[in-house]
Amino acid sequence: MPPRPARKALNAYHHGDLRDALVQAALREVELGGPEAVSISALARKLGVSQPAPYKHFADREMLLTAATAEAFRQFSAMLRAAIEKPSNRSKLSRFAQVTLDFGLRRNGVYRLMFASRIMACAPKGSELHGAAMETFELLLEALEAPAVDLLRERSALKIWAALHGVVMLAEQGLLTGQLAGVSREELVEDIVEQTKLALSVAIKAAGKAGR
Amino acid sequence: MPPRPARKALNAYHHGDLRDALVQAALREVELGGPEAVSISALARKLGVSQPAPYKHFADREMLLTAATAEAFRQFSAMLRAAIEKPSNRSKLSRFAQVTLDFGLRRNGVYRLMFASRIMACAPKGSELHGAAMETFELLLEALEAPAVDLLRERSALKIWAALHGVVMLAEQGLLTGQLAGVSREELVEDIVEQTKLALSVAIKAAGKAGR
DNA sequence: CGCGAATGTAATATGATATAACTTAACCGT
DNA sequence: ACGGTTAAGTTATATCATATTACATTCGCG
Repeated sequence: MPPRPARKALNAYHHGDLRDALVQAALREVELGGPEAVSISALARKLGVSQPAPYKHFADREMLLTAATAEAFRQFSAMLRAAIEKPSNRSKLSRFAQVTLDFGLRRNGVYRLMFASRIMACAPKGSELHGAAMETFELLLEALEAPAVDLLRERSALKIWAALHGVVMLAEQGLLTGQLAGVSREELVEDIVEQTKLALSVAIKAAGKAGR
Repeated sequence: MPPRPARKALNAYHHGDLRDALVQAALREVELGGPEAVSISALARKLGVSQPAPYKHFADREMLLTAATAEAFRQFSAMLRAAIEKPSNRSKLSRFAQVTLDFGLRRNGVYRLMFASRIMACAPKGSELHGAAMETFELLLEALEAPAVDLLRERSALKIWAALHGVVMLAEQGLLTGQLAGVSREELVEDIVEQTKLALSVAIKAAGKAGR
């Protein structure tokens, strides 16, 4: 039972599922030009409805972007889940990292919407959006495949997430190219993954000794 | 000999140094509301000039933001340089990291302008802006205090820069709070610094063995 | 001193956000 | 089936920001 029935287009007057169409169209725009590129008017034109029609579904531009961000998180989570669940000889963490890098660079506008815009920063803690982001974080914890030393695992997860995030942003800003002629972004990410695994295992051993 | 003479306000008609005033005012706005909050009209109003006056100094809004970004990099670099040059018992790298975290959180709008907006991504490689960013990177290399194994040093610098960047962004997005009740952002950053130093020294030893 | 360039203003075109008032049709109970 | 309620559109309009054009003022320099 879906919350919104996603009615079919029944006639020329009613669009049928304008709300969802707006979210999808907004994501397309974001993908090309980043969050700033989304214009309610332009979307309405492209979808063949009047300019104020979107306001029946979203109070303002920000609300539309919020919905688009939530959808983006769902798409991102789906890709991550697919990657860490499929069999492979590489580690789950490595696959998680490469998917993140790939998504962050190929769909950089969307990535920026999710991780570098005011939208998330303004999302209240219990909101749908915050929850969606947290689910992604859960996937990372899963990908870590670490024993259940919760605090250590979370700390490692944060460190690797931050590092991945930084690589994506810096790469997109052109602050990685030009340096490191011989080192690709992928290698850098692998390097980060290995470093994290090492640090985690060291920390776990230390915790084991301390607890013994 | 400054490039722009920074004339004094000579009368009511001419502002005197509108260009610089615009950059400073824009940075103030960015500091509060991020890059999106900059409005040419609003700045003109606040500075008491007509609305089109700014266009005598900047072709469009983006050019103003580009100039503001360059100024932001200069301010950031100045803070970093001050931090790594002053005597302290903490390592240069640690001080670099803490200044970055502090700047990134206190002046998050400005930080986003520098590292998470379309402005930098569009800056050509030889531009003033790209150069300013590279100067900041040079400071990081200096803060690393590593022996001159250039490739290793640069790789380490990139990793730590990425990680710092990620922590700042995630913290601001509210994706760090709530987790890790007992671990502050500062501790997390120290952790990253230590991890980087360790990895670097291990890599240097390995390189030494390989080269021998 | 006077002329050109720099820097400002006024007026205006374009396009976006958002709201108000009205219209169409879908849904639902009787 | 019928008719009212409401969701989802429409047209018209207010407000505001960007950007351009044409015009005005002052600076500075020969």
